[in-house]
Amino acid sequence: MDENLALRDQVCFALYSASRAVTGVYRPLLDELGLTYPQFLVLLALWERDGRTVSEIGTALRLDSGTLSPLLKRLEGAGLVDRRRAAADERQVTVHLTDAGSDLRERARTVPARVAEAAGLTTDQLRELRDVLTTLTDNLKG
Amino acid sequence: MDENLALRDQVCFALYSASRAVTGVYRPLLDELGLTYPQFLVLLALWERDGRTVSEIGTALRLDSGTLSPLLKRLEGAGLVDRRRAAADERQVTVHLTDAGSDLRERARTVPARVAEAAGLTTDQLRELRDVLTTLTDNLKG
DNA sequence: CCCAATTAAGTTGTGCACAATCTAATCGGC
DNA sequence: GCCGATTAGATTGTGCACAACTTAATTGGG
Repeated sequence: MDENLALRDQVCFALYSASRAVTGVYRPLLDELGLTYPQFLVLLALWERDGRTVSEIGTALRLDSGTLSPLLKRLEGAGLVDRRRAAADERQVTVHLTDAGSDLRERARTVPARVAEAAGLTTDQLRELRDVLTTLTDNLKG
Repeated sequence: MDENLALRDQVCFALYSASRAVTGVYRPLLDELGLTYPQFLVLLALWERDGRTVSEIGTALRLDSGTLSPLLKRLEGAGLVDRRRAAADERQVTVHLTDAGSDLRERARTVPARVAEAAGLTTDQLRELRDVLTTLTDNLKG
């Protein structure tokens, strides 16, 4: 069959569609925390290591300052982080969790498990999926 | 380990990141055709079956009218489709490829193969990935 | 037959993504 | 120690996504 453009055969569409579906499952759960999905990812990065610069967060999440600057401003407006010019290098801005931002971690702890349950895949399938996706991303952006 | 919030362990992040990486590989290729990635998906749907209504396209792509209406208006502005109120039911709008829109299919034919090559996965791995993602999406969205 | 409920598409408002550009701080070569 | 090049972050502009709402056409129960 010379047809290589069938929509349902495209890996790109499966990926795009699955990504939006997963975000859609997160949305009502994160809504309870007053977060969007990308904001949640930024907090995951900060809960792992606080006080990162904007570009360190960008490297971890593969997002640029055009996306992060306004997002961080909204997190600051929500009282979850604050931003300070680094003393050593005034070009850099370090992002620090506030007490409210740190405390949110407890409330967020159950979120991934609730999403994993809705996914209907086994833990093994999820790990394998994650590894293939990570390989794919590394091949493309590496 | 009681930590279940590490960024690199999250399937959601792997998915989100891979989806953006794939879109990023498509971008320069689609740029040559004057298309964005979602516009390309709409054209894939129309190349498969022309004259669909807005909501049929929305079902195929899992997108709502809030996304599709302005997107279709831009495709119409680019001269690739036209939109007509259905005679049988004036609420519906059917979307039809113009000659330019049909012709673009030839130029787009090689795009998926070029992306697949950049992905660095075997055809089998890609098919398996696609199937897991489709299962995941179906589980989440029903 | 009529009208309340439903349906299709469009509009509005918010928040990403990302390219392109801008400003300010720092670095490196001389 | 100066100045061109680089780097960090912010800004601007375009185009998705999606919730909430609006408008207009259709349907179905009484």
